[in-house]
Amino acid sequence: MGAKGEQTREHILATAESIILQRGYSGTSIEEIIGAAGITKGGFFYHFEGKSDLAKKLILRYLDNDVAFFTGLAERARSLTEDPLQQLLIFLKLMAEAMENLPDAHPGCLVASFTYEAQQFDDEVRELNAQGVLSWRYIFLEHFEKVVEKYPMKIEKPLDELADMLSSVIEGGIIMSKVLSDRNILPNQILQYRNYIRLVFGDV
Amino acid sequence: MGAKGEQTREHILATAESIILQRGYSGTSIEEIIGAAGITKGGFFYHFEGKSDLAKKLILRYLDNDVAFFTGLAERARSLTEDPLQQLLIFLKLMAEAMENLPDAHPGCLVASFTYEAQQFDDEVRELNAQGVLSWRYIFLEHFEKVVEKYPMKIEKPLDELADMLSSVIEGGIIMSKVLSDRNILPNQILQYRNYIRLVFGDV
DNA sequence: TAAAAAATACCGACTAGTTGGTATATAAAT
DNA sequence: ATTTATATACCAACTAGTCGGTATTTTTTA
Repeated sequence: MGAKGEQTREHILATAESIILQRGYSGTSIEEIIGAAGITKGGFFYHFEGKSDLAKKLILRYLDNDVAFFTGLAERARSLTEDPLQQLLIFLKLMAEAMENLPDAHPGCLVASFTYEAQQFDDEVRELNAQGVLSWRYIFLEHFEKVVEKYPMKIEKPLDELADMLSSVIEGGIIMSKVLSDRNILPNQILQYRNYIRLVFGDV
Repeated sequence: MGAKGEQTREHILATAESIILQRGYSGTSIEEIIGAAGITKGGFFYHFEGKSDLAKKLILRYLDNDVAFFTGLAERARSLTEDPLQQLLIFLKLMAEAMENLPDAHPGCLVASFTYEAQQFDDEVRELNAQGVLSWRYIFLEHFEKVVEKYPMKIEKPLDELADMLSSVIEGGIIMSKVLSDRNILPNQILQYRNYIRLVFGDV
């Protein structure tokens, strides 16, 4: 497989994701995707076995990018301080800033999109979706486990619930931002979560 | 209009909502809805002008039920104590319990579902969706405004962001619960939010 | 109060257009 | 010259919506 084909495939995936986040998976026809991507049906079916193969490759690509984004922020935070709590707070601040500096309002989360059409997908895609959410939990959990070694919690709370809350706030914040067409809501919600973390670990 | 027709219409709406929350709006055909509801095409088009009319009546019904649910909890909380902070904390506890006592995991939020297919709907439905989210903000904001009169905030934070955070946590918690098929996540997330409120208003 | 009229509630076959997918031809690259 | 990549033409299944007609209830009238 040459570089040309790989480029076309990536272009189709990016185009499809953007449309699907606005119209939903079932509401997006292959015709629409190829029209926007500037290719034809033959081209599409050369690169993808079918629509459900597209779905699978879309979610794989999305989760890869997402994990890369989170781990990138985490590395940056680790480079700035040695204190685990400060690392976590910087991590959250960087995330809020990244969401604030997006060219437009957040386009949406493919995991959430697929979840609200779950029955359209085969078990494999649904499983990938679940794995994605779990990977977020573990990425965030890692931070918390380092923090509690040094800082006692003001009110004892299960760490996985704290970790999941970041996913919740992000998913919910994206929806709020989209519904109200207000790009500030998502970054503000992340900063509210950051404030909660400060209070929980006594960084007042 | 007799009671018979009204009953059929409500039956169609309830059936349609349940299917749409699993398959999405575009992914749900009228054929599927009438099949599950036990009526025919003619019957459907007697009660609804078309699919987009169904969408409009679905979201109106959903928001009505939602506001009724929230105000019901708020009244119950007010009947139990006079203290505004305790009212808010009881309100949140009741909400977590209600989510915990659902027969199954939360079926999903129609506002979120429609948001991730926003371009399928006309301006009217999108506007209704936005109005719904704003009505949540104002319902929750009312509580906070009473609380701050009596309790100083530990860290000064805009009240509307605190109010929106409840919507965020609920929307995000629903998604997390659905993706992981774990009915406990949503109520736990609401209780985490409740904990944040306690810390913000110094109820440690 | 019983027949007549009218409004309400529902049915199922039909249509015009769309959908995902296939078959086959053609161009580019190695 | 063969693999890789893209284009065109087509199909069978499905979709939202229409239409003529029927059963049932409610209202009016004699």
